[in-house]
Amino acid sequence: MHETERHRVILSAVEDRAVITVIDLCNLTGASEATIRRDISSLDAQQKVRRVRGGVEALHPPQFVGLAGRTFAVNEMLRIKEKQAIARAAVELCEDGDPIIINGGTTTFQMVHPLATRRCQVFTNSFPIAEHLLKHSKNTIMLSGGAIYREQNIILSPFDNDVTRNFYARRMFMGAQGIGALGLMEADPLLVQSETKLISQADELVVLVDSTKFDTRSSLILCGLERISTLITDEGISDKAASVLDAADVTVIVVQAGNGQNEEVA
Amino acid sequence: MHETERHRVILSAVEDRAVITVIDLCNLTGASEATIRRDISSLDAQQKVRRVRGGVEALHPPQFVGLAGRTFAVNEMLRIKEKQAIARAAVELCEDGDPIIINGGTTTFQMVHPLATRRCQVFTNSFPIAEHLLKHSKNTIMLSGGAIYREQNIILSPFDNDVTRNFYARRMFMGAQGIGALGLMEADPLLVQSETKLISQADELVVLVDSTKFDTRSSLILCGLERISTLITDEGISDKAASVLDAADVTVIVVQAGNGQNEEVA
DNA sequence: GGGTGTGTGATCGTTTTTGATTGACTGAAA
DNA sequence: TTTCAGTCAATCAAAAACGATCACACACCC
Repeated sequence: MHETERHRVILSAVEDRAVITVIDLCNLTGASEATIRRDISSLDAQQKVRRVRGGVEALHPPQFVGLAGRTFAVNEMLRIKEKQAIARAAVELCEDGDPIIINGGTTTFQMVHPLATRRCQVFTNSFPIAEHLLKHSKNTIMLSGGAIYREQNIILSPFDNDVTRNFYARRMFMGAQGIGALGLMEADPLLVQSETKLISQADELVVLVDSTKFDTRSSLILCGLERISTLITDEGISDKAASVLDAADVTVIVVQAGNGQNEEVA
Repeated sequence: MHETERHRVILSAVEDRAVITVIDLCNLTGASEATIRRDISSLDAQQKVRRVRGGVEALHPPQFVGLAGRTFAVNEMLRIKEKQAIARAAVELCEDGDPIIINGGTTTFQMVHPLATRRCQVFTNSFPIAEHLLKHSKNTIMLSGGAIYREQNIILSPFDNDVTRNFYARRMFMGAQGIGALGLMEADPLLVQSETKLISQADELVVLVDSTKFDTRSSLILCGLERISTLITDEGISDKAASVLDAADVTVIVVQAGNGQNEEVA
């Protein structure tokens, strides 16, 4: 990744969260600490960000992110390293021009940073994802219509015949509350409704879950494992979970939270 | 591939993606690195792109659009006082709980500030309006689905059977490029398409136009004056324009830019 | 045909950027 | 206080990108 490209990603990331560490930026860009530090020095000299110990800080931190972002923001900080690494691997599956669906969620939200330098056709039901991509990228953005649910941070229409049905993508990316032999699980009926609408609109279903999700059970089954084409997770995945996924013919990509190297399993 | 052809490809590529590397351009055009570098030098000298190490950068990278929808044309920020007074009068027509439609535009955008303390059901096709209300108010927000058009700052679906058709409001608020005896006029076909979809979804049509719009002619007629229920404008309105509106049975509200007092005419 | 000019690709030396290493510094805990 | 982990700046070698140069190919004109 080149200097200009890195600078864009850094600005994108620091806009999203008021502060971000050097290490996080290394994971995000795949560059070394030294390079990131040099980038930070440069951006700081340009008055684009403020340098702080450990990383960078936004020059103008977002004033107040209403109650809309609160639950999102708290969720976002958990296992952020893993989520970023997983999201980065997800974006690496995409090529410029690809039509993709990104379902709302904290893991999928991390895709916006590596997407900053891409030019895909992104369909999403997430207002924050659309907002960020609109401001920090040149991707084509399509939004599902409907009411904005502040708590879940998604847009959902009660009607079936909306624009959602007319967008067909190569891949759909989504997170989940939990995953097990029974399939993908969610806790919120609203999310299930939203995801069910989208899930049939793509060739491949790519699921982004950190390894803790394999231990999580939830009440609502969204779809079976056989619907999943690819699953991206971190090293914490157990052999047992891996074998279950393998039996269901799911391609599993295991990312290492520390560096950018991934390991693919049949 | 010839020089001019390559230049076109390079400009197209760099417009799509904010940055692109020399190597990428080599693959794209089939030319050698040396040739691409020469092309870049030439385009940079022509101020068509900015040269950066490793490749090229678009001259105008995706702006960091602030909350106020900074991509609105600069000249639209003129007459801001009048627009604010007009928008304030428009919001005064609304009561908590009212379902309303706010069409995208620089005048209607000014409604977001007085709406901050309201709790209406707002349907809009404007991303900046939705963004601001989501963050700074407790209104219920519904969004039309479709692609986000960056230049016009609206969301528009090419399909007719989207969520738009299922929302029916008491009032629809909209601006216009110009207004005359023939009716409301717009310059952008995309806006016409978007507004036409919404215009039939409300009981009353409320038009927000500062008085300069009465002198403006434009190419596309959106609807006749008889469709307008209420028009809000500033003191600059001429007697002639007022009589035309009166003849079409339009309720005219004249606001004073300086203070909050309005004057209503039959 | 030969001469001319432009555009192109390859090569080579130079400059810039990058990643790893080292040692110094900071802040917190033992 | 010492210890320790994290952060940072400086340094250096490798890699990448660059600019200059030269040779070849092609079109054009005489």
